[in-house]
Amino acid sequence: MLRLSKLTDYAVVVLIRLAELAPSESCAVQTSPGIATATGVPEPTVAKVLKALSAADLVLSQRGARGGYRLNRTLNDISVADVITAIDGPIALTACVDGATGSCEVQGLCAVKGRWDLVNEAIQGALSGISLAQMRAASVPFAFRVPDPLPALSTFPAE
Amino acid sequence: MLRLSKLTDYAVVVLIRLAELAPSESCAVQTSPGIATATGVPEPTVAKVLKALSAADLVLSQRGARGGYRLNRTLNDISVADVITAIDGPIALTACVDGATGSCEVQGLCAVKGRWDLVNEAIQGALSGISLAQMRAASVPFAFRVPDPLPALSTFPAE
DNA sequence: CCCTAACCGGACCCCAATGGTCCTGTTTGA
DNA sequence: TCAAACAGGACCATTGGGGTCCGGTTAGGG
Repeated sequence: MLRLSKLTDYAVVVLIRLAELAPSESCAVQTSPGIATATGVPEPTVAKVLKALSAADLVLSQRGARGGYRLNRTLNDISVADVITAIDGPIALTACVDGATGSCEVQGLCAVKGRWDLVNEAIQGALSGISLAQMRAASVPFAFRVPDPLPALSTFPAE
Repeated sequence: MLRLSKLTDYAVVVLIRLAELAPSESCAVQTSPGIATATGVPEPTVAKVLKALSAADLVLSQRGARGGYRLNRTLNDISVADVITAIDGPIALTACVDGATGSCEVQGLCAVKGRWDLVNEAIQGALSGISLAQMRAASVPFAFRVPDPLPALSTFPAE
């Protein structure tokens, strides 16, 4: 089904959430328990997602008491490809690419040798062209949109 | 990893193989055992793939003795999206789309409501734009192309 | 007329990867 | 000094895909 991991879905939710109320001041870090209660995603899962996002430098972490997470870039500068790469690893459709030491030994017969590269690039391109800001905008009509102005989001790394 | 099923990979191999030596006359059907030995893919798997492709009308089947499969369209008219849809079902990245009766119950909080649609469409577009003919062309230089005319395999009763 | 080759459409099992949880550090503000 | 929160693991359960097999049906050939 060409499905992508549910964790990635959560990551998008978390990132958007992170942008939703980080507007005021950049120091307004959010804790993973807080995000968990806000989004309904179980806390350990949120923590796991945030760790991965932090490792990919999509979010910044503040350790210790009063710690938390905050976005490292605006939603405009985060593409879907970035998120997928952060959570699921590099975008590669086939096992033929990496672990080629599998069944493709019979490369004289296996005719797909590297053919999926074309497809991989196409998908990479398609995914890189969509930002989280676009995803947020493309959501439910706007009848559901939180009434807050949310322009202040970009006023982020004010520091 | 956004990976697509290995079956789809096999399907591409099988389809290209089907095109390799069906050129002469359209009646030159190939049997799944024959394709299996030619491609190195286990026979039951080839059969399974061909069944799915047949159900999707990508190939035509001829039952009975001297039966087999042959392409229903040229490789130019078969997109990667067609193959993926035939094997893995409709292209939809998230479980949120179909089985929405899952964890997304809290749609007031779950902020991704239908946002992946944008991504799905982008991927659909990217995949629809690549034909199997392109994939075949994009293969290894041609220095690796099997030198044999590969007709020998088709030596099944030339009838 | 029967037999065999091949497709058809299931059911079936095994395994790996994912989703999800938890526990033990380590950091840091109050 | 303590508590809150991140870091980085290890750890299980489950799902779905990969792969196999079997009975049934069709149709050409002896």
